[in-house]
Amino acid sequence: MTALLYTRVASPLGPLLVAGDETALHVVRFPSGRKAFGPEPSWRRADVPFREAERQLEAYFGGELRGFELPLHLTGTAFQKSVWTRLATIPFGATTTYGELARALGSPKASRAVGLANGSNPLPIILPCHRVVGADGSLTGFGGGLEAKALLLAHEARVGGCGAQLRLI
Amino acid sequence: MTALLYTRVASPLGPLLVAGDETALHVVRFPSGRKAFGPEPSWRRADVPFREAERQLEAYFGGELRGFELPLHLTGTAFQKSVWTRLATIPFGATTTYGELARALGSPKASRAVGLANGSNPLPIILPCHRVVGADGSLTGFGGGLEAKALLLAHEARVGGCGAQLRLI
DNA sequence: CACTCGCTCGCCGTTTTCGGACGTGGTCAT
DNA sequence: ATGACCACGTCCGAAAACGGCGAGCGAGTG
Repeated sequence: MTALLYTRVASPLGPLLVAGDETALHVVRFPSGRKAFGPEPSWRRADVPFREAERQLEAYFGGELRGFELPLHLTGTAFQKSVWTRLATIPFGATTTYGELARALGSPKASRAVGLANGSNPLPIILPCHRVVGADGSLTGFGGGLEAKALLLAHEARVGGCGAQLRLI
Repeated sequence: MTALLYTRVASPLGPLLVAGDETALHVVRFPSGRKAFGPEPSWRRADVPFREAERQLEAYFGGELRGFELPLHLTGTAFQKSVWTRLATIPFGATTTYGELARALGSPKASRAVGLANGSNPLPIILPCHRVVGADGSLTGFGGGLEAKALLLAHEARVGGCGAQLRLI
């Protein structure tokens, strides 16, 4: 495994860590949250490969972009990948629940496992794990901290989805 | 081989048996442990030749001495001698592992043999075989009993090494 | 009565931990 | 020579613990 490249991107949530190689994005990390924020020791700084990712992230936070289009690289188990790719289908401004996601994946009772997979989402924001909430509408958890999740949801609610604003409860 | 001389030296671990000839130390034995403690039948009691050894042992247990300087006589195979002499390079208060020792000797997979050689160390305490522990930090064994090994390590930890306190795990 | 709140419990993939089975190199006893 | 010891270390598989859940139940309230 060749060493990854990384850069930092300013955001309302603080400076994000964005990493990947020349062909695809691998990782996005938050300054807040329980997981380590810093880059892995083997990573090297390089800003150029991430120009497009940075542009889209800034557009997203600016309220002009509602869906990312970037080459992504996912490493994980089959189940994790199925959850992560499914995340991309949740529309901007909408939310769904862990149980709903589990049902959509064909394992109706795997809601808890979905939460676990969600927690190890390597590409938050871009793969919108923040749009998944508890069946009762509670936020329940987020790798970058609950307030970050609330901010993202508030931002999307403010900017407004393209109509289908299905808000549970 | 002319008959050896021996004496006894008081210590926190009980009276040690110290043996050798007029020129060098050959053996140190514990009151505890599985091996016979007493002197060999052919040995003769003699305190005078061991004055210096006794002084250094008492200084060691008093916390004033961190490295022995005594003429030693080693009898064993080439591999055993290489292990035993290598023991002397482990700093006071530090520990290493059997595998590490094996690697240092150029036989990376001989960790088990190192343990065997360690077990037949004729000069415990002076050649600090007690500073060798398992890769996972477990004490694993000691000729004079595990509690003796623990006491020695605790003593050195308390007195404190000269900084480089490399504690594994 | 509803209705809510709090608790318990089953669920499922992942992660961690634990224990046992080797491979291994030198020594000793046959 | 040959083979059985070991003061080890590594790997692999099973088992248990751990969550970013959700449904069901019972006890309190207006």
